[in-house]
Parts: sequence; structure tokens; C-alpha cells
Amino acid sequence: MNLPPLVQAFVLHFGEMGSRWGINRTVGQIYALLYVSPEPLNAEQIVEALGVSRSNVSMGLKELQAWNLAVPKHIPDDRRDHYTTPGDVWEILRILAEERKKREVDPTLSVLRELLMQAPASEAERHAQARMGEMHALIEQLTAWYDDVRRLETERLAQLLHLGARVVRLLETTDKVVSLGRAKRRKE
Amino acid sequence: MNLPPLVQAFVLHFGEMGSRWGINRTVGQIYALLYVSPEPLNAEQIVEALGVSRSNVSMGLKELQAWNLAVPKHIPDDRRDHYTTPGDVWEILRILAEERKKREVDPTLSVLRELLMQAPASEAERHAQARMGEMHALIEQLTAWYDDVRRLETERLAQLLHLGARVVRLLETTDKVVSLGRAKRRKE
DNA sequence: CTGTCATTTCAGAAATTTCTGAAACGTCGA
DNA sequence: TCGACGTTTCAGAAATTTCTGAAATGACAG
Repeated sequence: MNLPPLVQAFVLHFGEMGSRWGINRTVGQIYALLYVSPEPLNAEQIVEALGVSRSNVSMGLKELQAWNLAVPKHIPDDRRDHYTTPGDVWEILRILAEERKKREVDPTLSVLRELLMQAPASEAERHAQARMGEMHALIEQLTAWYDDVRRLETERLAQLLHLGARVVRLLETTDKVVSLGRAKRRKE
Repeated sequence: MNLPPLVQAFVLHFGEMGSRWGINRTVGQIYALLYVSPEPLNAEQIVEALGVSRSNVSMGLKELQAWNLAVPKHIPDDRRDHYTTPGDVWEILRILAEERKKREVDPTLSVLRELLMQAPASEAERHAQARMGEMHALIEQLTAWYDDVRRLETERLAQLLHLGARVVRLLETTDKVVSLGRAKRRKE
């Protein structure tokens, strides 16, 4: 690996974090490299930068594309594929949330739904099902919230984030306004 | 493995999801088993239920304890250690958020901070540092928000979740109220 | 067509992670 | 102190994941 020290440190860190993240070292490194690179890179450049095999880079890029975290960028008069990461960090955040939900949450939700449909055959199963129900309800609530906020434009989202818990205090102080608003809407 | 079908399906699912989650199969299975069990289980019972080695269970329990996802529960007149999961799903959610932040976010944040301190030695490094800065700013913002909301009591949190994106509309319609409130507070 | 350049696939090698059995360790009652 | 019972540790075995080189595939210019 032959990179400027700052870039190298960043790339190595992402490689190591990769395993805690469910992606492998090379994939993490490729992502980090593309993220800080001023312009799109082709596979050969990545091979040189990271010192891994060509085929490994090919597989890594494939995986990053499956995550929507690397996008092919065509360079005129160049047959080789070049890749970048989505530029905007908010966009990246959205992609990560979406993909992780798809991979980590949705399968569990569907298994829970299925198990909750079945008739319990014993007291043990009845209890287990009740617990699964609690888990299911929580995840449903979280994903409903997520479905809500993911639609927000970035600016609104940032605003909401910035407010943080203060929103609660706000709710308390404006409870009346809200209920008035609700009453008004009911009339219409 | 010899469990009621419902429980078995749940346990197996958690085992498989384990790998996407950065925990191993056995750990996932132990957690799932404890979660649906009506009362605390000792290591031997887990061995029987899951059909894995005693030592594997011991290590799994150790890891779950490190995550605060399994808690030892002493049973009177019994020398063996018994374990449960924290009962409240909201509590579990908090623990997961906290631990994942600690393992997945904080290390990156500290690496980014360190790299941003250094003087760039080239144009490439300057650009890379700018990108790292964007990432750092986003993560800071997210963790600040998280620090805010994690302090909320569960009921408030659920309320906030339930509001979802509607909070934004609320903000828009109450902008005046808020700024009035702020002006008032400044006076005091 | 054919030859060149680029990418992908894939079987096996290498590395890493997980799991096990055996032994070490700890605690308690007699 | 001893022995019964329970837990933890750990070196090596087993399983899984990652990585590589070689071959297959594909796209295109001449």
C-alpha cells in the first residue's frame, strides 16, 4: 500500500472497522479510498493503492455496488470502469440506513410476523409468543418512524436532528396549540 | 436441539442473523433463548436446549454480559448461575444503541478527530481531509442528537417516535410560538 | 473474424473465526 | 484438607470467510 499517510490511516481504519460492520476488510478499504479520492478511480488504481489482487477488487466493487455505496462513473474515451462514492454524506447516511434496515431488520420482522400467526401448542410457546409480540411491536414502531423521517428533505432532517430532545420540551409548552389545531382540523 | 417449534424457529433465526450483526451464531441463539424463556436459565439448560458445548455457552454468556444483554440472576439455594435478558424491550433498544455506538461509531470518531488535527502535506491530503471533515461533522451531529434523546424517559421517547415526521409540520405551524417563547426566556 | 484490453467467475489456498474437550480454577460443605 | 460441583480458560480442530491466480467472458477496434 502506497498512499499519503493521512489517507492510509483512514483507509486502514475503515478496513479494521469493516469486520465490526459486517463487511470485510477489503470492501471497507475500497470504500474509504473512493470516499476521499478527488476523482473516480478504476480497478487498477485501487489494486495499486491497496496492494490486493485484481479479483478481490472486482468482488469488493460488486459488493459496494450492491450496497449502493459505489457508483460507476463513465470517463469519456476510457474503456475502463471508474467508481466513486455518493458525494453527499447525508445521502450516504440514507443509503446506509436503508440497506441496513433491509438486511438486518426486515428479515426479522417477517419471521416474527410469521411466528405470531401460529397457534401456540403449549404454555411455553404462549409465553414465547408474547415476548415475540413485544419485540415485533417495538420494531414496527421504529420502522414506522423511520419511514416517516426518511422522506424528509435533508435540510428538514438536519433541523430536526439539531432540535434533538428540545422538541419534547417544545411539545410540552405547545400542547394546547396542538390540541387546538387538532380540534380545528376535525371541524373541517 | 430440542425445543418447541415456535421457540426453535425464533432461536434459529437469531442464530443466522447473528452473523449480519457482528455476533456469532451461538451468541445469537443464547440470547434468543433467554429472551423467550419464562424464567432464568443456567448454563446446563442452555447446553441441552441448543446442543452446543458447555464451553461455548460459557463464552457466549460472557460476551452477552459484555454487551449487557444477559444478566446473572441468583436463584436461592442454587449454586449455579442463572441468566435472563433485560425484560423491557425499550431497555434492550437502549442497550443496543449504546453498545453499537461504543463499538462502531466512537472509534471512528476519534480516528477522524486525530486525522483532522494533522497538517496536510499535499493537495491530495488536503482534499481527503476536507472529506473526512464532512464525515466527522455528520457523525458529531448524529451523536449529539443521540445524546439528547437517550436521556428521555421511555414514555416521552415513544411519544416522539409516534409523532415521527409530523413533528416537522408541527414546527412549521408553531414557529411563531417558539420564537415568542425564546424571546420571553431571554427576558427572564 | 481476430486480437487486445478490461472485467468477472471460480476453485482452491490462506486467514480468520468459531467451537470443543480437557484441564485449570474457584467455591463451598463436611 | 478434601471432594463435589460448577465455571472459565485455552490449545487445537472444525467451519467459515476472505483472498488469489488462472481461466472464462465480454466488448470493441481494425
